[in-house]
Amino acid sequence: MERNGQAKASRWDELATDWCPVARALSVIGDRWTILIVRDCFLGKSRFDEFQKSLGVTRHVLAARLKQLVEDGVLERNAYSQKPVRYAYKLTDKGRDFAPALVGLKDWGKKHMPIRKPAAV
Amino acid sequence: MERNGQAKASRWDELATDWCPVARALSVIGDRWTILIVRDCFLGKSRFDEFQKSLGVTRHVLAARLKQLVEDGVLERNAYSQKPVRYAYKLTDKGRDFAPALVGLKDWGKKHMPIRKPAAV
DNA sequence: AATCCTCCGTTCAGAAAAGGAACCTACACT
DNA sequence: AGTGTAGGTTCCTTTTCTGAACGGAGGATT
Repeated sequence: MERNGQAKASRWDELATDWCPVARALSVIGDRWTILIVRDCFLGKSRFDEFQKSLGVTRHVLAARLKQLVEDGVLERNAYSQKPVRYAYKLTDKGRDFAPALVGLKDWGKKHMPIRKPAAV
Repeated sequence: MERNGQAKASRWDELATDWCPVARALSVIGDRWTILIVRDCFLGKSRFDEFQKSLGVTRHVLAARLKQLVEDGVLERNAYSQKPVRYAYKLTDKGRDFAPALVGLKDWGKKHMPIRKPAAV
């Protein structure tokens, strides 16, 4: 998160320069919530509170992930209303290109992770 | 990690019962290292130290991820040598089925995350 | 006009996870 | 006896996440 000055390069940041394209991809979207945010974008969601309610992620983390996604060019943030200033996060071309990977995940989940009832209380 | 008794259901565990197959998939492989371990398996790696050297992940985390992957049926752990007892982690059918998703990630990384030189010192 | 509500965050303290390094067991080699 | 390899485990420190509260700006409600 500390992009100022010369923040310590975490093992994560190192992935961005890995020889393997999978690793480089993960350096951007290799986080649980990040992928789900992108999924929500494909499902038409675009606002902070929509993501928050849909995912149940803490607002803190959501804000950080959205910021990073914009920085990485996966999403763009524009004001869709000026009077009460409101922002919408939309997929860029780069973000939309993520569709095939998402489909891969979806198919795998569909096949190998059958729906289970939440543990009864 | 606390599978004993009734460990607190983290937001993560809840993903396993999500309506969305992508979320359910992520509940198993939605971790940076986990996906890279699976990638390494596709590249022919199978031993603890191979993963560790390849990924640079701490042994602590690697042990936890491998254990979870075996528990989730993505990998299986067999002794390939008895005299000095040595183990190999191999993809199961479930694990092999992850190939398309991995290819999706690879293609995206290849297209949108060009190789960059590590920051010069 | 005062209060409530929505949207988009930020801040803070405590809990959980990751990182780094050392340690351990078992066997083989020299 | 000492060194090396494989597969972990343990311990302590640092980082990140969670949960809940707070804030500000602009409607909408009463």
